[in-house]
Amino acid sequence: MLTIDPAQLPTHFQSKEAEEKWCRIWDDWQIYHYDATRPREETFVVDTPPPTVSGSLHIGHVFSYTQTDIIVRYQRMRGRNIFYPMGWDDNGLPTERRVQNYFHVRCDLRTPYEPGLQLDAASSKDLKETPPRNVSRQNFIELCLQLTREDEKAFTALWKRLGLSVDWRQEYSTIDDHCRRLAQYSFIDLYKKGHVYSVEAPTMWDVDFQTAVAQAEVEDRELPGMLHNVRFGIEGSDQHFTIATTRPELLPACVGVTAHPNDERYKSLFGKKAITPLFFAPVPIFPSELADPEKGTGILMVCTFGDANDVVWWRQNQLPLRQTLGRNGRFDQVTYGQDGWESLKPAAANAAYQQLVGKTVKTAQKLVVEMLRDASGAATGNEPPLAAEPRPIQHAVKFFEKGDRPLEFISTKQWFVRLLDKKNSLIDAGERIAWHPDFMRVRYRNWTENLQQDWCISRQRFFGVPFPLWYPLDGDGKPDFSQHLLANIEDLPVDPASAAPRGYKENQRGVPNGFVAESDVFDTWFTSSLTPQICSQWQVDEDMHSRLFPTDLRPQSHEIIRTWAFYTVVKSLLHENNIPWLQATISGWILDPDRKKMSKSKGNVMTPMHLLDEYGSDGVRYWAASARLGVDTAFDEQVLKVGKRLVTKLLNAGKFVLSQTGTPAPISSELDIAFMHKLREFVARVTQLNENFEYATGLKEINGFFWNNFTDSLIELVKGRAKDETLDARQRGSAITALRRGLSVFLRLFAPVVPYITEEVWSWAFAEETGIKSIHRAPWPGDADFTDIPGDATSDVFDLAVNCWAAINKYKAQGGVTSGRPIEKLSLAANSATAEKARTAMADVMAAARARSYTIAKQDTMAEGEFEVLEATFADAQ
RNA sequence: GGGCGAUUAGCUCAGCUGGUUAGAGCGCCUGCCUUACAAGCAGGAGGUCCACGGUUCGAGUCCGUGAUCGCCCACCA
Repeated sequence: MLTIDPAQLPTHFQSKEAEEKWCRIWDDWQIYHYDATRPREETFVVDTPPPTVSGSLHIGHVFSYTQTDIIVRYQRMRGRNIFYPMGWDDNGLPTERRVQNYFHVRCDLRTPYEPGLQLDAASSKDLKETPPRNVSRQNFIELCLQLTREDEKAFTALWKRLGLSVDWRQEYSTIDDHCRRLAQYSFIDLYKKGHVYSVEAPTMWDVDFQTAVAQAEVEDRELPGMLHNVRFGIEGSDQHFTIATTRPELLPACVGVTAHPNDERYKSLFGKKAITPLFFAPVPIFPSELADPEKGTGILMVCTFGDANDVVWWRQNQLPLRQTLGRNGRFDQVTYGQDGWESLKPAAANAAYQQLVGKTVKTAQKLVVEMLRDASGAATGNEPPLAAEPRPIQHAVKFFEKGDRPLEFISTKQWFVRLLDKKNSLIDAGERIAWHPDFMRVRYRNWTENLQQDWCISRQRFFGVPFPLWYPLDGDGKPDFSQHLLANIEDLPVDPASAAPRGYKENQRGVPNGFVAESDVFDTWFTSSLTPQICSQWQVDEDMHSRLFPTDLRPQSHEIIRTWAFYTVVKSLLHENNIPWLQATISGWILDPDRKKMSKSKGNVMTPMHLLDEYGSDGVRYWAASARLGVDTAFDEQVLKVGKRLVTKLLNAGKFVLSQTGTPAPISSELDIAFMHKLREFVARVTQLNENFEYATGLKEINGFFWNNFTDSLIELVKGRAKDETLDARQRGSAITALRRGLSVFLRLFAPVVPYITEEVWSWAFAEETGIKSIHRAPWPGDADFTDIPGDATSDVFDLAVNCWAAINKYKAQGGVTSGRPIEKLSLAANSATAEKARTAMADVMAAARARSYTIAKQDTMAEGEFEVLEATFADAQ
């Protein structure tokens, strides 16, 4: 047996040094490596979320990734072969912007690729005084990799220090060749299966980023607006009616007017034509169930396009497209009087419209309102079309979640994945996944049930994964968008901007009867929804894929159930007719102490570094482990303190137990036996909690049991016996074994949460004794730790001993006597059954209480298990 | 307007299928340098479980209604 000399050990755990040391050793020992030779049943696969590589990690990342790591470490100790990869999401707008600024470049599809291009960070002088350098998309991607690699190093260092037990050989980034290849393969596969289509259609459009956005990227913002009542004329009459609108600037794009079919006020108008003010366009008045008589004036104008309802009306009534708003959010040149732009007074209409050309929505609105104040714009009669002063209202407006101006519906050519016909199978797939906590499945289901649009996967950005696609040009050099020249799978990843489709030469690019590249890139979710396929080497190594897919666990946060989780289910269903993971664990958010979500815009985010320095990784992990899955938790530094104290306690308990020099013997004392049975039962309960992902409850219980029953009770009660050289070797040896066995069990119970201190203490003796050099490869405690424990599993002698000792402590405390003061004579009382049961442990209790002699009066009126001190004669303190 | 979650001690949170007197940690109060640990030990105070109804022998727990907070969705004239 190995014993340690406590004098050789520091009084406090030097967490920073220990973290550095163990990180290095764990790497050397390769204890987190996945073993590809072991069978699927023994494997536990994690579909790790790839964090966005821009800026720095914050405390919320630490929180959720630690929770996953605790689950993983538990599974590893249960003997599972862990596949735990790490990815980096460096695909998308944040990276694009950073690369542009950092290197002072712009991605330009016409610029030829420069092999081996290396650029340095731009100086601030360059940024101000010189125009950005144009680089090809290939080069842009290389620069992106170059820049993000630096960040990834910093992220990796933090993850390692935090103790994430990731297999760092399984690393990927969403812009690397492998991911781009798979994303493009995914598109081709979906294309061949008929799940994607392209169409020219009104799409939600961000006028600043100048790209289409998907439903999932849209958020509502409550904004003040103005409600305008505007008089419209009626064709062939001098009557008018008044519509209400918040978007008068879209008046030139008005193509119809509608009201509810049962609305008596307007029934007579249906079938007639309305005349718009200012532009004098005759437009049909039709009934629609979608019109709400309670809102505004009950009758409204239909424009191309003010909102999603306009799109519906436009389609249903086959109205003309009057696209006044350009892709840049400014009014385009149009001419009234031409086909599709009918006007009773084209000259007046054009004069009015001319004022709007090139203006933004905001400016145009002011101008239109001014024009509406003038009676000359009236469609009929001679009152100003503006029927009343605009009224301020609050209303929700759709925004791109990263955008600054409201979304517009603009008709553009986009690619979609057809989803609306697959709602039922998508809902069904969600039901086959075990969600933790379970109510998160409802969020998935609600989103899927309420899906309104197919998935728009094309983005009009330069940087991202390009569509592996070209279009042929006709004899006039015009692209035929109905013909799709797909890349060959062997050629992936491909950049159609720099490579030619098979059967064509590069010099046919852009010339008649040649080809033109699709310039769009994929929505970033199109790539990240493939993480299970990316990690499992789908389409690269089918044997590996079959061993790793579906994954066992998908950890993520709840706000991206509708995006990442949903789209991942979509991909797995459409590609492999399977669910992507068996279980999903949804972590909550970290809220600031005022219970507000931490976010960059609020400026209340916390970075983890100083916390790691102050409380150690173990302390920070303890805090993260204290929160249950799915529960938003207010940040509380107190819990970090508790974690740090646990680390110290483990250090000291380890020191004490492992420095006892007595020779271990089989556990034979009744107190020790009873403790071991209690511990065995406890381990079974905690194991069950961990199986259900209830690690937080488990930790709380482990902590309580360790503190109350082990350090404050067992150690104190057997301490005297363990040190007493005059005792029978069996009794003393039993104490030594109980202490060491208990310590070993607790170290392993704590190991998933506090990997550093447990490894440290484990290394002092148990590593060599067991031949298991890292605790993180040691078996999770279980019946095997107790097979040699004899005796009665139902004995409560341990609890009785604790009660008795507590009664003595209480007596001392109430008498104002220090608990360490020796007692010469102690007179106790208990009922006879209790006294008899506790008999075998009384020597230990008296040693702990420092009582030299005792008597116990049988009082059968007392409750079972209780002790009372009748009298104590204190010895003179020495 | 619909859905999901939350509301328990000063603070952060547990309380599973209803069952003695509602728990933990932190904080607070009182003792104590006691031979692993003062980053500790012993003892203690502190709660109309959001409100009102209901079911039940019994409700923090189940059912209604309402309030407050958070998130998701819908509405956007």
